[in-house]
Amino acid sequence: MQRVRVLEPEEMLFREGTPFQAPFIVTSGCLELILTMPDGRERVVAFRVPGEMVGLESWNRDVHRYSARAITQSTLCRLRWNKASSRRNAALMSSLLAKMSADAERNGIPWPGLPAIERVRAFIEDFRNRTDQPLPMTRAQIGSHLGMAEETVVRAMKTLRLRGTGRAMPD
Amino acid sequence: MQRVRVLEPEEMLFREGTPFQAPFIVTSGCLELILTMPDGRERVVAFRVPGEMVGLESWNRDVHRYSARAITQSTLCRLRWNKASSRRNAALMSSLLAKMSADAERNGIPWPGLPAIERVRAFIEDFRNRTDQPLPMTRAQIGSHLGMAEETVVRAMKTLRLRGTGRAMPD
DNA sequence: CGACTTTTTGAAGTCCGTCAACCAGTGTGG
DNA sequence: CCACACTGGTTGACGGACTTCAAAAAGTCG
Repeated sequence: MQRVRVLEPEEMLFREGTPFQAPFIVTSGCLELILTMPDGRERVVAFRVPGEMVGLESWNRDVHRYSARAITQSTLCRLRWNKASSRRNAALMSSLLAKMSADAERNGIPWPGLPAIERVRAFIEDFRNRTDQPLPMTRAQIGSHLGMAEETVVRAMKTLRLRGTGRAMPD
Repeated sequence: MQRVRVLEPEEMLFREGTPFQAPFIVTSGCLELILTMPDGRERVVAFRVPGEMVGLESWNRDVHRYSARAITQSTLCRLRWNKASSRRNAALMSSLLAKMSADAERNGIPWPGLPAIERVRAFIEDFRNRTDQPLPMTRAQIGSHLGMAEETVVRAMKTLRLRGTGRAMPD
């Protein structure tokens, strides 16, 4: 198993349900984490940009909870950590805990029940804080992630653009 | 600082922004975690029942991210863990990681975008799986947690009750 | 019994999802 | 080069789900 992976757009890193081995860290590009719902439809759980982990969500499971797919061409580095080795490395565990709770914190921001436009605004702001690449995902993917229709994302971004106080909007 | 705390209904365990010291474990009753939004309104982030942790969300922070308040009379046990001691205890960290990801997994279920009735059903089912006490929180609190109006919760529960295939509904 | 909170119901308006169409950009084959 | 297909973005129209507002009913506690 090579340490470094290069993925072309659309290419899968791993699929939901396959055995979990080790997490990856993104060094370039952007990936999406995808969950298949009971009814067969897919939801985008999260996006990952350089400096962030992929696969950590399944750390204490046998199999991956999500699928991971590249949106743009991406490079990743497979970490050597596994459950056995890390059980003796408290510093590592501490770092994992920090990463995971940061992730949980982020997902807590765009609350359901807030107006769509607020959720879109929060999403864009968050993404900008994490990376300076222009939004690489489609409106449909944003919609899937935020739990709203693609058209609603488009309309929200339009009014945000019109409201814009001079700062340029993404893409 | 006593190890065991008994809280009356409405009583606060700690407030958002106060220094984090150690997590608690609930041994009886039920608590709510509350986040104050930028606009001043409050949202119920989560409920905690016996066997679950309170405060763990702020593990790697200086101050509490949420407030915690008792809904019914509750007893809690303060854990002796702190960041310094645990950095040398990988087994503990591993367990914390597991707790935290289980929590993240639960919060991932009632996706925004699903119809209100489905979210209410999922919430009730989840709560039943965690404890056998009848729903101790008000409809308004459920609504705040799920991001919908109190009235919507009431109506959803009514239709669920009518649909009921014989099994009794909560409360 | 009142004062209070919580639950429930009704009515009206709004936000958003769905459907449908069109546009712009890109790639492909003749 | 152009017709064509295809993907992603955008816009409009419409209906339904949900929020909001208002008020009554039901439970709680002094």
